[in-house]
Amino acid sequence: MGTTQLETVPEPKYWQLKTVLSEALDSEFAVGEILPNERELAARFGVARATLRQALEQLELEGRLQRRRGVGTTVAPPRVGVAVGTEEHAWPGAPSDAWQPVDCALRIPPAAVADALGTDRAERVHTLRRSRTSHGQPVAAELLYVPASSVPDLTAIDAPSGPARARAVLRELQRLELQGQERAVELGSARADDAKELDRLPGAPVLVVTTRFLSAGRTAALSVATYRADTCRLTFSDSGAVEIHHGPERQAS
Amino acid sequence: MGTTQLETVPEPKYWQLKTVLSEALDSEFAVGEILPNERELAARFGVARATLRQALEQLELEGRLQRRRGVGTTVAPPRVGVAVGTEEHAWPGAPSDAWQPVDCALRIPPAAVADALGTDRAERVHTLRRSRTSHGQPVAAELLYVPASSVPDLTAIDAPSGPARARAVLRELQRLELQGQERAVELGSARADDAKELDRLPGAPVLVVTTRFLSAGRTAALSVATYRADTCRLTFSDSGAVEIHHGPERQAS
DNA sequence: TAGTGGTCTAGACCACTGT
DNA sequence: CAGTGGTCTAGACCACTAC
Repeated sequence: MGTTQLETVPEPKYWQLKTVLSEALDSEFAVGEILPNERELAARFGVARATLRQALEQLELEGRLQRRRGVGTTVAPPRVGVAVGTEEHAWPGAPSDAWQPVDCALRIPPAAVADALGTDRAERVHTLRRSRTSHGQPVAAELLYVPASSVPDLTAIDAPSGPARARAVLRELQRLELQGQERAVELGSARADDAKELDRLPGAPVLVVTTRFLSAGRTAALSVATYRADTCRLTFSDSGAVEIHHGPERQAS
Repeated sequence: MGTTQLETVPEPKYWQLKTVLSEALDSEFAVGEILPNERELAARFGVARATLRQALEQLELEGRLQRRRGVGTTVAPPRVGVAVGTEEHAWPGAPSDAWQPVDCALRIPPAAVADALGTDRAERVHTLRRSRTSHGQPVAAELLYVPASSVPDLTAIDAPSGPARARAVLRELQRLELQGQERAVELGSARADDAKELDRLPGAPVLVVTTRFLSAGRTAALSVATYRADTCRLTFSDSGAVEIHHGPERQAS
């Protein structure tokens, strides 16, 4: 108690700005509505544009705003609940899985992936690209790594690459018996290729869902799925009906 | 194919910087080691400090760096795997749960919480604060909302607030039979109180885990747990042994 | 008190979108 | 093409930590 310093240390301007804007979004704007441009907003609040942008960045991170270069800043709809339970991240290729094959090739995976698969770091593995959409919007991009040993009967008759090859690999994978899964979620930033598929800029915040599929005591496949962190809420329940949102929402007219 | 524009559009400087720094972290630095300060790094790479900071921010977001005001920038250890399966987010108060009660009071919850609980928005509910640590470091702060109807036999004998009260509420909660849980994960930014508990600045990126506990067809309790996104990887498997990391790691001497 | 990261400014130019 | 958000600069000062 010897310290006499003020308890009301001044909050950063961008933090106050964020609060003010957040309240304005709740009360004065409808979902989809376009905000004034950054230069005007900055002038209106009497701050530098960089400071305003710091506030907007936070609001975008929280899923309240959506910004697009050349277009403007719009009020984002509430986050979409995306189910990532055992149903939707099922044994890849199962009829119930939510993914659409895009491409497939034999590639040398990142060292960390090779280690998780238990393969040699110089060994090529089947690398599938798949995508997932929700309400017509892309929500996730996946890289699925399948070591050759998991699909021993894959014939050369099938196409060497492309979606057809992807389907062939998935079909073969189905012949293995799935023992269990290990899943992890962490924050990441979108690599250039994922960003493109998710319609975001490189470096955009994403939720990375890593799933290890176990069969016969081995890692039969490894999935690294990249979800848009701004628009997605990952749900782990059966119904996916956790209805949490952050304030009043209205539809743009 | 009509477009003749260069495929090698210049990447942003901060993106290249991030790549360079990332590789340097893998090969030339040990975990815990202190990097040169921002002004020197900026000068060394020939960029403005703001640009360098943009690269550092990304690396911190990815859990590669840790920055602390007044101290410096250090190389972060690999992310800690934190289990958030049904064991660790068990029926609150069960012997197996990973949380430490901190405080408890009767408060009017946020409107969204009241809606999820099915209580009136003006009705006060038991609001417990709990914290979770891993390897001696705080990893998560939780707010647990328990409507009075879930703990009808709570006696006035117990302390009206504080950790003792929290334990009393949890004890009563145990008398209900847990039917199931619904869990969701999304990205958020730390509120001031959470930030303090997590030893971060307000606005720091966090993974928000919302759990709805169901009993007798109702929401018996709602947990909003805030995990440090920079240091945590949330695991959903039994063993929690998904060993993914991003490069060679050495210990600082 | 010296040194660190955090905030803020007032500009400039670039890349992209729509018309 | 005009208008938007994205990047970048070269400063300044502030809040915090450790000595």
